[in-house]
Amino acid sequence: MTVSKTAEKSSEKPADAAKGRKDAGDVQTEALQLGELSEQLGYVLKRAQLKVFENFLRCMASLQLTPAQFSVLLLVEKNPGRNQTEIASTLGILRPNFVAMLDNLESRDLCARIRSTNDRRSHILVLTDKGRAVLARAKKLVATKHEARLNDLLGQANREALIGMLSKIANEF
Amino acid sequence: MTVSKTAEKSSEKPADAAKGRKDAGDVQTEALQLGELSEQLGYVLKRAQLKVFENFLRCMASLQLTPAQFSVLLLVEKNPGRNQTEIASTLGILRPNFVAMLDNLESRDLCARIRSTNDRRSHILVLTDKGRAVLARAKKLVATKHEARLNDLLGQANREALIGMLSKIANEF
DNA sequence: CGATATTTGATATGGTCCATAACAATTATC
DNA sequence: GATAATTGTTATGGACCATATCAAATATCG
Repeated sequence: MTVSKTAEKSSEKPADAAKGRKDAGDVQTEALQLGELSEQLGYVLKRAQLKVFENFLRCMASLQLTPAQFSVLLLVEKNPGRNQTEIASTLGILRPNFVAMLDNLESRDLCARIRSTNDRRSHILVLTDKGRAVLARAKKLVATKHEARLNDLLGQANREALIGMLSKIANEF
Repeated sequence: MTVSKTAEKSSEKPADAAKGRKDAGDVQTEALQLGELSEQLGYVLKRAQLKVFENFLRCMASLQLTPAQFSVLLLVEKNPGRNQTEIASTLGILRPNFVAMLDNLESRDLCARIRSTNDRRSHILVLTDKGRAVLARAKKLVATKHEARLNDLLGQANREALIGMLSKIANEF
């Protein structure tokens, strides 16, 4: 699988490598054959994921939100009153790695940690007003730019089918 | 998005967090609501990708091949006579990062670098006999364990549709 | 009650992967 | 033949992931 992130920055999209070769008219200088690779689920899954994240970042450039940060804001909004451990583990983030992430969001005044009165060990997470506003704008950008793009490419029905299959894999594989 | 790799190692699968809470019979202690997150393409794509890679690694445990290594062997087999730059860029691997990867495969006698006689700067990549043998076994494992699992889950037709859509995203998004 | 174990957020640390700059050797270009 | 470009490589830094460990707070249980 393998696919890095800036392969296209190097001015040649993957699978159109082999540009600068001694073109003494020899036919051998052609694009490589992907072969069975293009049927490998993992390979195409990873490539698609990178493309989608890349597009997401472009759509969110004005708000400076990464996919991970967006998911945190979404989850905190949907689940008020939960603590760091609960939010992090639901997203598959390990608690130690969640600390810096929250530090970032909190420093930008998008969310806040509140000491719980019931259990003074835990920090309840909430969105700030600014956090709610930014999230609302983020959702609109995702809907109008990101998801719309996917609908153009696959069609509404296929898009839903795709998400359904991916969910099934994520949950049952 | 976000999803780390060993979230399940911590004995609670994502989306079933919130186990150890003060269960004084209060209903509030429930699994979190994913909400719109479960409809986010990037989120579900990333989760599915992690699961697939994880399963791939388990299937390949006996051969100690990562998805990336498998893709390199596949591509070298399909495209004999190509150099490092061509193989790496086709896979979206940056040349500097490909060096250590090849060092590994070469140290295990799975492939070899050969100085090109035409262009003494470049290293032609070839599979060794052992490399071909290992790759053949790897393909069988992938087919009988990895892909078979996916067919059981989605069905043959859906599996092909899924790969088609992911390819489209990877290439045209 | 009080000793012990557990949980929570946090720090420190190491690994892996990704990305950029720079270099020597070789080849292309003009 | 001087200059530019390419190839493989090294060095380096960043992002992300994972583990161990800690203090504070809480839970558990004798």
